[in-house]
Amino acid sequence: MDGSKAPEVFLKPYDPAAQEPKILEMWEKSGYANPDVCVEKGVTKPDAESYSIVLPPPNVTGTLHMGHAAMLAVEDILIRYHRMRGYKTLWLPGTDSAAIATQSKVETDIYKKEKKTRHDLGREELLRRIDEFVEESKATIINQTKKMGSSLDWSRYAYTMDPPRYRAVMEAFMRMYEAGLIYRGNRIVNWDPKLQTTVSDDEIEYVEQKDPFYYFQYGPFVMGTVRPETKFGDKCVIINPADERYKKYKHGQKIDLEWIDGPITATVIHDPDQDMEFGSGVMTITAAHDAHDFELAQKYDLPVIQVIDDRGILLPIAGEFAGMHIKKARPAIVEKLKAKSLLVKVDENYVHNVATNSRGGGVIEPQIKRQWFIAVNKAVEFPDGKTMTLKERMREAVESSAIKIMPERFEKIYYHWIDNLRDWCISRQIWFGHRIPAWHHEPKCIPISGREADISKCIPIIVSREKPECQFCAAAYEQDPDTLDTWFSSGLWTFSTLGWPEDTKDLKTYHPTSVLETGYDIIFFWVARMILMSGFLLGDIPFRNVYLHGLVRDAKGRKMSKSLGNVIDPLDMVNKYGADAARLSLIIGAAVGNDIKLSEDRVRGYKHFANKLWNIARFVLESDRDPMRSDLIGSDQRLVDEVQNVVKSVSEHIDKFRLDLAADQAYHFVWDRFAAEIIEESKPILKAGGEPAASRSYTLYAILLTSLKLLHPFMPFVTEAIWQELPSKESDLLMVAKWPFDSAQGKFV
RNA sequence: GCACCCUUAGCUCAGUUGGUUAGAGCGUUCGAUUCACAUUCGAAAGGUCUCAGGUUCGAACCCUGAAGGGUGCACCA
Repeated sequence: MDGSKAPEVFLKPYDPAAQEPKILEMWEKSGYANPDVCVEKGVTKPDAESYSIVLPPPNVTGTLHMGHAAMLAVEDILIRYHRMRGYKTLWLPGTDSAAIATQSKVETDIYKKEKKTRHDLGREELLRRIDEFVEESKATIINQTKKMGSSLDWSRYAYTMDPPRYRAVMEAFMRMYEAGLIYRGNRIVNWDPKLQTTVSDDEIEYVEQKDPFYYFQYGPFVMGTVRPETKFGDKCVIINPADERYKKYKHGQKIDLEWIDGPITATVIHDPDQDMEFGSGVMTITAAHDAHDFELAQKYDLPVIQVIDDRGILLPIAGEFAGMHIKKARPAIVEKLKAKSLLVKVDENYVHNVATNSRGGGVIEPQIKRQWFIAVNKAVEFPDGKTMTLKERMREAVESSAIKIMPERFEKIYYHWIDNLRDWCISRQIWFGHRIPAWHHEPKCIPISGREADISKCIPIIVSREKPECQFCAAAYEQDPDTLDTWFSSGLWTFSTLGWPEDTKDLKTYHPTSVLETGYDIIFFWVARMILMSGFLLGDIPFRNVYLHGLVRDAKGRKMSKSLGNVIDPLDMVNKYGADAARLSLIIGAAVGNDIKLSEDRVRGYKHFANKLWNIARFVLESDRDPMRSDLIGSDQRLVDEVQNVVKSVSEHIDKFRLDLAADQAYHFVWDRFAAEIIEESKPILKAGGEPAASRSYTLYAILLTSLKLLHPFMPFVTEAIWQELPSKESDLLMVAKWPFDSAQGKFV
């Protein structure tokens, strides 16, 4: 008997605030989050299988919210479990530049303090200020991330705008351009007049809005519209050839009629897809400011006339209304048409969806613009030799089960999205971001003196990694002012963080990654784009499993928002109840893909559990025992077997990504079985002494050890804190202790 | 409009091949406590598993339909 008594620290309740910083420091010093260190120190075998997760990078200028905390908890559990299982385990951290969000934040701050706009500062100065801001604020999110107990390998930290990632983005653009996947086109795009930039289809959020629906006399027809201010250039009228009401009007027929600014000649177009049920069944075409109309204009080769400028101001075509903002112009135009007796009726309660920029921008105005696009329907050759379109590639990756999406129902949503996907507009008119490697020739050619100049040969635009020089004249090239959609660089994230385009050891070892864990709200933005990018650039999938977690809501199921005042700050919870409690509250009861309803009571409940474990340890360590003992009496052997079976079951739940069930089971075993029953029935046995007491005290110690390992992935701090107080242990840190069950082999270790 | 999901105790949710008496946490009520537990233990109350049909020896679970709630996508002149 070693007769040891429990260390004094156990005399007080578990105090996360005192323990957590010490534990964090020990973990950090150990370097075990870095798989190379684990191999060096003999914790992981050099030829071990690898397991990797790349952290979905939070906004570099943001702060940690509950969604992040849930994400960190899930990933850290998977990582710690696999590290203990002996995998070569990498969890790679990073932050995202969040182009539009960051730029608007800095612009707003500058305007508040200095009353200056980005145009007053100029591009270079604005970018300098943004970098400054990023430098200042990035420590916040990084420190908060660490406080959750995340065992990330910070030696591999990546930032979307750092030089290696910038280079990867340029390389990706060049390769896609050279393959003909990236092209420049003059097409209708989603224009945000507030942020002055284009926005991709996926960033659009439709908001229900009530607006008057006007019916106007248009020659012999009545046309309906919510947007009279766009109708100046409308000279084509669409009817369905099957529509009995308009049978006498032939396709191509010219009709003279009175319109907003006087007489015009309209052309009748027959289109079999025209909806006869909607409004009057008659529609005029506004090709420049409506995606559907633009398609029709292309189909029937109709003129496309811009009516509204980038700021929402009417152009000269609007006659007396030119120069007015569309908001003010609308009622004025309606008044004029009414005065001309062209207003037939108004439906005041028309409810429709208005496109807005979900990234905090304004109401979208479709505009025709020359932008860069990625062709999703063009067949190209992939690095693995297959020839197909990007759409087909994205579909195949999931259909072939190479990638598994959890919960499964999101696979259908994913396919549905692919089917409706149009070419992806990747250029943005903001300054902060990866600049497009395209170079524009100066507007005028400058002949080179003393040389026969053939300026007609000058190439107006060149796509190149380096700034090109004109072969034919002395004019310079200037870089395209646009930057890339932030999701372009995000799409490369699983491999740009591992050193691509270099053929690095990390890339070979850790790609494809094992799991991508993220919120279901960015499945299209991000998940699909990663599949697209690694498909084309590597000929491989970016990850094997997609684990989609739900949104964290308040106790009543409402979204957490500042305006509702129901935001629970994860750091508050960590300070009050400890990181372990915060983590458990986000895991237990949260099945894959389901929203998580969180209340402070839940967090408090799990703090009690941390304390429970603490006291179990105190009790077990206080009793005398023989650490070398190995032969147990029968009833005790059965207890050990029982724990083993719990370990097995918990392992299987984790393997199936049912972390909620795994955590719940471990929790109940430790509290209801170990503490409430096993320890209680041990008290008289220990008191009685003799052989049964010796066997039992060793048994309790063994169950404690296993319980600590079992709970470590879920509540790493308190388990590690107890581990540190153990009189003898197999490894200096619980973080790298051996997980007691090998589910691949199906046996206990 | 097309598709998907949800509806189980007062609240939040488990219940994954259809099988005794449907479970947990929180909350409520009552009791215990010289004990490893300031954060402990025991017990109780609380259910027409949304509704209506069907399959089955047997349904919370499978099928059909309905209602309510939610989500994605499209349309929106």
